Amino acid sequence: MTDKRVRVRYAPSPTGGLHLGGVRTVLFNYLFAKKHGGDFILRTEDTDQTRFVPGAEEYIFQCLEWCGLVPDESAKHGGPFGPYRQSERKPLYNQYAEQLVAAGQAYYAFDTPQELEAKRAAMPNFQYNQQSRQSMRNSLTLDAATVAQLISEGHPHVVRIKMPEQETITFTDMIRGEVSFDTTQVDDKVLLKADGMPTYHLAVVVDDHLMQISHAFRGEEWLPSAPVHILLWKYLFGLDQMPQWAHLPLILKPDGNGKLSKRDGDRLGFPVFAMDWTDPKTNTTTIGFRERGFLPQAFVNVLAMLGWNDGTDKEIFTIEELIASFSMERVHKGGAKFDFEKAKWFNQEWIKQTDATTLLPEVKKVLGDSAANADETFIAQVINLVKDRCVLLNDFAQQAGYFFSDPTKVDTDAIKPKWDEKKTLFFTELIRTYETEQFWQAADLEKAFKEIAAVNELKPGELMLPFRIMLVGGKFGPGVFDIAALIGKDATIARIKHTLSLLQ
RNA sequence: GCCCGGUUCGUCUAUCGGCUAGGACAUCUCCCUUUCACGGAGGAAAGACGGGUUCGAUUCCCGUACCGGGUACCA
Repeated sequence: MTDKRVRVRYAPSPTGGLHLGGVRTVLFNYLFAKKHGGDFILRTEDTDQTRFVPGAEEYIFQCLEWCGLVPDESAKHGGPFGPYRQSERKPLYNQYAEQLVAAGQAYYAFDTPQELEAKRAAMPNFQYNQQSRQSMRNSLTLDAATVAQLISEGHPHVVRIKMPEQETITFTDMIRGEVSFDTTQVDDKVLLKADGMPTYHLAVVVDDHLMQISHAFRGEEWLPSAPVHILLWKYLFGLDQMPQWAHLPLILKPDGNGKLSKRDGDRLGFPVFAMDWTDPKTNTTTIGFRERGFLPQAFVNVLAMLGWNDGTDKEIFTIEELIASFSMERVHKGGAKFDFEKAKWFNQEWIKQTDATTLLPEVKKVLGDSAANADETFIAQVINLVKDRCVLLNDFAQQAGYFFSDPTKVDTDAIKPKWDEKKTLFFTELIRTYETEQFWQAADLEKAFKEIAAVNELKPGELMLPFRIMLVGGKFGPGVFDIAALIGKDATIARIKHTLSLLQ
């Protein structure tokens, strides 16, 4: 077991947007695999054909690529253990189900979904278990001849696991330690559906075995069905072959309680999916972290710190650092409420510590047409000047936009109340002086500005805000003279003139 | 209902029996900044409850409460 090659898998069902909890599961898988020089596999769990959503699988691949968590093996990347889509593995599962039936560890059940539904309606707590199976239509209650006939006539049927009586199933979870279940409490889960597809329960065990998975990580919501999987391992491949389990804590909604859902994000105004997801049925788009302006490094960083830490105060981690210090032993047991404010802080830190040339392509996207043809060294200078005041990449639109085109709105209301003729004269004189400036350096511009103010007996402080408004349009941005220096003589003078005319 | 899991500041968390319970986000105050930020200094803020075990429990055990997850021919 210990000398087995580390192979882990993430097994999503492609039914919609990729939830941040899913990405965190991917992350922990990925970190664990890379830490131990193993393989990270993505297996598509598309056994429910009624929930097939076109494009959802490709979308998952794109999300992982954006996050930098690319699988070593998958339906897209190939690998020696394919196919990696369970729908394409359909013929594999039947033999295992038959094996279980032959061994008396599973049985055929002929009850239709409608019958079961009716049963549940009549008896809300109905469970198909070792008690109730005695009164249902299955190969345990029907005689062999009838069963053989029903099957040969093609009557739809499922295969259910036969939970043993009074057995305690115990296993060691890497996060929770020893966990036990009493088999009398767990029901006879369907293993093979009437359409011949396996349910998750059968598929996860068979595929984990066939793909030689060494460690199986999944969300805590799977803990209650673990005994079914343990039993299947015992029956089919032997407990000594079973991967080590780790059930990850859930990510909870920030207010109240419960699992974080897409709806919570909509309601509270933050993304839940990694990237924009457009539902092909309704054609509605749900915003993703990427489109909201997150750097993938920051997104991954946020997720890593939800339920894990390295034991120190360190919070900002690169993926390499995460790989180096990650360990399952330090993953929490309890769920964590998602805090979007803290998530934004991570992004801000990442923007601050990322250099301008790396940021450049993303910033260009945010700026759009206005910066499309701008010189890249110039854009980089702008980025360096303003990046400390950006929390999300989209903030560059406001913080950097005015370097590339004149402000669309000039907030003259902010300066009008204290405006007077003396100030008009000051700026007229400033224009004249600036027109003669040779070198156009921030320090020189400031010096000239203050000299003229002194001559006119005005306090520079009263003039800086108006000057800022003229250049950027509002009360924000880096030092005014830095801005003037960067946008150049022509734009500076033009913007002063323009605002002066607005104030007439 | 039953089964399983969880429980440290508002939030994420540190603590592997010795705690004046530490850090971060958010919040408040001040400084820096003649803008908005960034940055700096400081403040307020926590061990669900009850029993044990122990010289000593946030830490170990049991119970209670609360929260969550599961209870589908969905994953």
